[in-house]
Amino acid sequence: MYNMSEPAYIRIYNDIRKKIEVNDWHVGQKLPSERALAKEYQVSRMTLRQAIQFLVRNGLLVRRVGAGTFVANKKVQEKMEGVTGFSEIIKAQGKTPSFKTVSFVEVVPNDTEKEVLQLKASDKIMRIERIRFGDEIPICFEVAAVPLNFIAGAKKSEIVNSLYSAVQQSTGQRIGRAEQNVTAVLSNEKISGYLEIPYSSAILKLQQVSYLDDDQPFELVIAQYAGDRFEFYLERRNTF
Amino acid sequence: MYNMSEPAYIRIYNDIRKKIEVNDWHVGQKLPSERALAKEYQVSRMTLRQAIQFLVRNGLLVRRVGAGTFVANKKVQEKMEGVTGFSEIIKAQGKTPSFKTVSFVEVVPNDTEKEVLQLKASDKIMRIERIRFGDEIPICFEVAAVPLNFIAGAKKSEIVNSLYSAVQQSTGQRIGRAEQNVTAVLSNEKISGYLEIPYSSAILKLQQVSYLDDDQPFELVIAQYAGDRFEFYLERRNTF
DNA sequence: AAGTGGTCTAGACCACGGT
DNA sequence: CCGTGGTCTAGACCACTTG
Repeated sequence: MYNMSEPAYIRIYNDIRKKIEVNDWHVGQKLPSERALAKEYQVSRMTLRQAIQFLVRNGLLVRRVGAGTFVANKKVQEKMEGVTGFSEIIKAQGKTPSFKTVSFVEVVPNDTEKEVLQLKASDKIMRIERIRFGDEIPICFEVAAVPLNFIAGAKKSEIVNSLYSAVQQSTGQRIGRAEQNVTAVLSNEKISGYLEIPYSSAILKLQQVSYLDDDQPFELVIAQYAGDRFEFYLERRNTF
Repeated sequence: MYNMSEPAYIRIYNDIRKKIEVNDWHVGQKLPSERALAKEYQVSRMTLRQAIQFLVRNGLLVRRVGAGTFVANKKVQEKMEGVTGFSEIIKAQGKTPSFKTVSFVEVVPNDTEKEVLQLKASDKIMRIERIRFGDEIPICFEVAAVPLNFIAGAKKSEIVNSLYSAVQQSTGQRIGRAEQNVTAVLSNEKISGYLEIPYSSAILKLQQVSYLDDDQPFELVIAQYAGDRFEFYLERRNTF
């Protein structure tokens, strides 16, 4: 019999993840065998394997047939996020990420925001503009738009520091997926000013729409990166 | 007992994939239940589910608890490739993709190529330069480098039309993964000429390194896209 | 109420890796 | 050789959706 509220494999996934995070199991270390872990967690081997599968897919573990399961390099873990987040990339370069909030206002959405976030005429959004830095050097200017109903009851500090947590708390839903478009443009005066670069510099422009589990869009972010200070890293893997 | 040469779930995966591709099962159609399919394919339900899992993860199918499994929109399928390929994006815009090979020569690798492809001083590569078009409009200039040993015995036409097939045939290995870096730069004279755009236009620059299953890098591609004629589309999904 | 996908069990045989 | 992960079975109960 299994726990109704939370599947066993998620419980085990989180437990192992934590063990790796706190360096209880260090990089390269061999884990106990699947049969041993199954016994330890009091589940069948198939269930245990399901937890391991997710950890492998997320790059936390690597398996070698006949040899065993091992804790992966943390590098691999960071690669696996699809598009790595800003903080992770900056940290991976040995720099310190930070940001400055330029504005934080409740406004009526513009046309793009209205369309992408599927809003009615009467809906309002919170629009947040910020500059992101790596070691104090401006790297990116970004504008985020979030309909107010997704962040009802959240404090400004919560929204600014961890929008996703705030939305999850406010809606009781998990974040499902995000769509991203990337293109290149030239900087205008406003962006050049914020990023301290010449006019008509190369800008990497990223538009991201995030969705909850039930496919409601809850956030639109348009971010503009100084082309000579930033690059995205992605990894594609085979299906099998 | 299962087939040693190819796991049952891969066989089923490919079979269902084909059924969808040839519109045997059309978009939105409900599939037979897992129990019925398991019976049909003469496997246990757990094995059948493994095939379905992969199809769902790749965006070919969607599952709804209590309701059934359905053929997903093809849009979703294309989205899921991580970074969608050039041809797919162009086709999705209702345009016709084409390309022109600018050069196809056997040369000594430059420093970047030597490092990324892990080559010795004596190794040679095939370097292929091409321009890609959408409806006859130049969109991208790309330079691909492939060490000769990965395409031994392949004809030029095979290499140009389907490098991956040629490499798989020549090495007997599958393509494992690809790393990609994306950034923004300004166009130089050469690129501006090829893409028929002004000097110092915004360029989306993509560097991709592809690896075989055993982690040998076999291809380096540097592609430069006209920023106002192209954008990348990606999708991130939750782990669970 | 019936059917669906989600989870789980307690076994089993296989091919592969290291000793 | 023995232990490992990879695959597979034939059941089971659960929560959810739909008629």
